[in-house]
Amino acid sequence: MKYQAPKGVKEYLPPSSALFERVREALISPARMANYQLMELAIFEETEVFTRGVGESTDVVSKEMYTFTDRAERSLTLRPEGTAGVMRAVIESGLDRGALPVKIWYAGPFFRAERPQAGRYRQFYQVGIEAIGSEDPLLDVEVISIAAKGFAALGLTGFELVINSLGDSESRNAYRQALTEYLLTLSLDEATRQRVQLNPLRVLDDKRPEMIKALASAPSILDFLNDTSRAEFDVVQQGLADLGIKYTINPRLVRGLDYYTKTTFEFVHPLLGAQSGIGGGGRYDGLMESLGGQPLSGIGFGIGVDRVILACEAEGIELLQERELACFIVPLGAQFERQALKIASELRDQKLRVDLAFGGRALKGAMKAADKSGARYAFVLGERESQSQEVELKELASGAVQSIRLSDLPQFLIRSLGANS
RNA sequence: GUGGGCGUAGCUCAGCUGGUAGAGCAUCCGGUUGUGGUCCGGAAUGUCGCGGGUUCGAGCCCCGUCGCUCACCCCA
Repeated sequence: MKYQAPKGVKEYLPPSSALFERVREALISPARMANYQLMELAIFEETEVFTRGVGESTDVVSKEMYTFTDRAERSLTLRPEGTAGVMRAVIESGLDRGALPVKIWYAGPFFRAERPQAGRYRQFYQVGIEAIGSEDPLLDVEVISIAAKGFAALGLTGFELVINSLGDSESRNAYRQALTEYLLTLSLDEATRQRVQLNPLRVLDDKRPEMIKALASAPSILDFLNDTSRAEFDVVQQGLADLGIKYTINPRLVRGLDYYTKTTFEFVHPLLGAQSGIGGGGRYDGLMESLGGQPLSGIGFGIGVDRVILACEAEGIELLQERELACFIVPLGAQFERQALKIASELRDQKLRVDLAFGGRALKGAMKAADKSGARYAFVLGERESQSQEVELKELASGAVQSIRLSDLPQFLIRSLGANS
């Protein structure tokens, strides 16, 4: 085999591509219902959109970006996440000068140059939403609920929601100081020591057992929230309770991107293995401003389509519904193929899913193909049918045959299949 | 970037202590008149990941390399 997809690129081919479509659609639908509108965005951006937006100190920016130079020596980067690009587009288009909040959804591929493993790919797919220009904590609740609805629509039951608040800048600064002081009392490896300098909150994200142990008695962000931040976090919690959304609070949930403030959240699925986060997000206060826009707050999430698919598989959810082919036409020899294709074309115009045997196959082989196609009905088209304009329509599952005029065929198929083609 | 496991037909895999490559499934053709699923017969498909070494002889052993995969790190 000479060529293969680049390392870490997950592709979806038939038949599982149908599953991909379904999952993505299920995740998008709740956002549409809540009046979020599509942005079909650039897949690469000026590198600065990410270095300034996502933050230089993050792993994503410091070592995971696909960055290249174009012919005019501009530095461009394949988008590693969605929020920064949405902000750039909102600012560029002036959408933030209209009605607020601006509610956006997007979906598509993202790229990070990481070592691939189960559930982690170099090209991966996300569905995301952003609500920009309102500080209302109930908007946080809406955003979280939309993610939860998507999972539920797929029949997922095993996912868990974890939330936290990083507080406003005042709360966060106070906490950062206390945390830094605490961390400096520990004996840390070099990498962690650097992280303390860059962004001490991210040390909390460390999943190594010895670090988790060492962090057990670290100060909690929740003790540093000022009155405003605390009140807002309470509203979020009450709002989730109102909607019947279960959650747990994890004061260590900080997430890896620098722009998060106040509410952060993550959906995890315990059946998934090492990469168990199926979606996550949070509020960001300074992001728009840092990209040259107005100081507007926003909140959003990104859901990993690939991981949701894995979660569905782990829960044994059967998403591959049979796409029933209405009819399969078997032309008797090459000379009837043209007619068969014409009939198929007309049936397809009636929104009927139809296929036929190509290549002048022998009757037996063509009937086998009909069988394999999973079509509900099949019929042979040869000299007799062509003359009489009447075919022997066979229901493949039962073997039952009935004569039907070609002119009556569309109506018959529509009636017997309903609208499920 | 670091570590573990694995690379044999399109797919899933077998291949005994090294003797010169197989099964099942899938594909295609056929089992005499224009109807599939079961059954029967037949056909096609491999540089055994690649390169080197040891040996009379390597799919099996050794070294290197590439790829896949899982995990660390981090995240969707």
